Amino acid sequence: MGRNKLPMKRIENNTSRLVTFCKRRNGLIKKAYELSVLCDIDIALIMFSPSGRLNHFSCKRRTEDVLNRFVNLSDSERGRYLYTISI
Amino acid sequence: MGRNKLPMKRIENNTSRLVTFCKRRNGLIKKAYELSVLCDIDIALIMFSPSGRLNHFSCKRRTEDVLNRFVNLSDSERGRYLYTISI
DNA sequence: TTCGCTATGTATAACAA
DNA sequence: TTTGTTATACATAGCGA
Repeated sequence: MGRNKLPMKRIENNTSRLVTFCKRRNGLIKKAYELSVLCDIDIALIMFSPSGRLNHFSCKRRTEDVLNRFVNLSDSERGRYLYTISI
Repeated sequence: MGRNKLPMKRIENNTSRLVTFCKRRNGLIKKAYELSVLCDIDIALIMFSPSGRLNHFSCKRRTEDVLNRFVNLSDSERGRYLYTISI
């Protein structure tokens, strides 16, 4: 998106990485909010910023409550992983 | 986005709501993945589908590990809430 | 629930501040 | 770290299957 296409890898320039984080985080939260409202669902989103600070977002319920809903599921119910990407 | 602009409220038609969930969930996961890679950060995303099924996603670490990182923060550190929208 | 198509609405990269 | 501007790249609504 934007003026150029960004290669999908870590942005090495510190300033650029922080600016991109700031903007994309806001975009991601907006999308999460829209999905929650349009589809009437619980969402929790947890992010640790490049500087290590926590950023979290939730809709309809508190983040902690959504997490509890997650934690209280059995392993089999929790098994529906979409992706787990480890680098 | 798309052919028409959607009003920001619950989609009442059941089929439409499920189709929209399916598509936007995939888009949200893609965005979360990109943010994690570009900015080199931990992310966890938890969603309960309209049918009540869990969908979760994480990058770099397992969802459970990101949640633990969240849970282990003190209240003050956790205080940086961006938004909490209760309906 | 998911996939393909495609007209349109959005998000965002680069730059400046 | 966040905001504004603007040219582009992307996401997605509606429809058919």
